[in-house]
Amino acid sequence: MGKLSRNVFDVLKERGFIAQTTNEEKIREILGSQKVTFYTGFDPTADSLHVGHFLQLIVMSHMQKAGHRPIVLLGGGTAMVGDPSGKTDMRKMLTHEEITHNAEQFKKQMSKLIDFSDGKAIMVNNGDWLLELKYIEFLRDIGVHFSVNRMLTAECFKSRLERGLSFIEFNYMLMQSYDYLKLFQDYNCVLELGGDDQWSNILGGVDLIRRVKGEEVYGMTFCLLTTSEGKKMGKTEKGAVWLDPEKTSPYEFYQYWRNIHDADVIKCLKLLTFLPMEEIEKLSQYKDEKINEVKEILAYEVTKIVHGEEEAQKAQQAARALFAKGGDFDHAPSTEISRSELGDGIGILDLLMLAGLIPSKGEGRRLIKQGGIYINGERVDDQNLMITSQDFTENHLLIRKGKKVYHRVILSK
RNA sequence: GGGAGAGUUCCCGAGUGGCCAAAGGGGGCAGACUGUAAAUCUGUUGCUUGUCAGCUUCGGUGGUUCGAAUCCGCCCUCUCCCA
Repeated sequence: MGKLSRNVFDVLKERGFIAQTTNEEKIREILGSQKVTFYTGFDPTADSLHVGHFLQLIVMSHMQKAGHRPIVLLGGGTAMVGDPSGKTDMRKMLTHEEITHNAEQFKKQMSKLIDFSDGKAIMVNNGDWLLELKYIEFLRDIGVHFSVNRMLTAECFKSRLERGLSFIEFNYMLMQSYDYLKLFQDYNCVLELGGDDQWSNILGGVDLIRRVKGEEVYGMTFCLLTTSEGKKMGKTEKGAVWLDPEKTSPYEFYQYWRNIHDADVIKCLKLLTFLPMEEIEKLSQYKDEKINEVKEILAYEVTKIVHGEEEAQKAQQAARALFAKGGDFDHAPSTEISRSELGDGIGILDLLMLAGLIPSKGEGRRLIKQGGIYINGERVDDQNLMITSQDFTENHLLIRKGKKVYHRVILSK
């Protein structure tokens, strides 16, 4: 375990995590002098965590290693409402069942980064207290402390005031603030962490506790993961990059980081890996073509944290095999096809569909017309091409789509 | 509660009875150039189909019409003004 002597605040700052703090000096002081219980909330609005959550988990991990106690707050209650912060559109409402299922998935993924054994970290669900709230009581006890005028001036509501904000979402801040109060009372939690879009909500909680309890607690936000172009990171054409291997395979996950823009590599190393700063410094000297080596390190490290060392190695070998020489193909994405399915042969378009490389045959025709499909390294120029067992070498066949998408087809008995 | 508007393909946004699978931009995909980068240029971007063509789409639903994204009724959602 880490020692309190090493101040995790400095580490976070050095690595570029911190966006805003309620009281920088004080936070630094307590993090260096005592065991602090802190919390971060996660609303289970999808059935897997994604890269944005991952950054928060890394922070929690840094904190835990430094000897502090994390509380993971699952937003089983707040997810019923929907956080308007940073969103331009109204949230879709989730059912109770969906939320419970999602929360289960979250738990599994989080335990990879946070040690929940022996009470070293706690997981709670705000549904446990929010769902049973009495409306009038809540208004009288909590609602009185909030000024609508002030809330309306909060940055996080600005865009929503133009586009529309329903009353239910407007209440989100009160609920999150109440969570903090509750955790302060029950666990002596004195620090709330979150993405920078949570700043207003965190302030709400800090203010509430001061008013109700007369005590000072703290809040700190972290920069959102964005690309050098200011776009949210962790999005692909297919949607978010998920931590669930069923939704984003370790190979795809690895490739996402392997293909990151030059300008973002060092930032990602600092934020998403635990590599020591000295080493990152060294890597930041790499320029031009050499920067590819840094990208490999980034992809490997991040994949290792999320999917484990073994999967990271497989992903790396697969990528190397496909893009360079060496490594083995065994771990590249693949589809199996049986001899009976293959029969006397299968049309190239059907094969592409089977492998999930195209969403429709029209798309496949277009790709072939434009020269974007290769079978075993040969460009395909006939959309009626039949693939037969002759095309398989040792029951394997390699399809390439565009420059980077590789897929193996394995012929089984 | 009263009044005025709006809902278009992944997103923004044009389209006000046939020439609309629907302009333009963004994004995506592919090609060229590269370093599995960026920028740039080119092509492409509903489904089925070798071509012709056919099919499904413009908030929902029911009409009018030879023919509707476009007109009419009802419903849903959102925005604005008044209370």
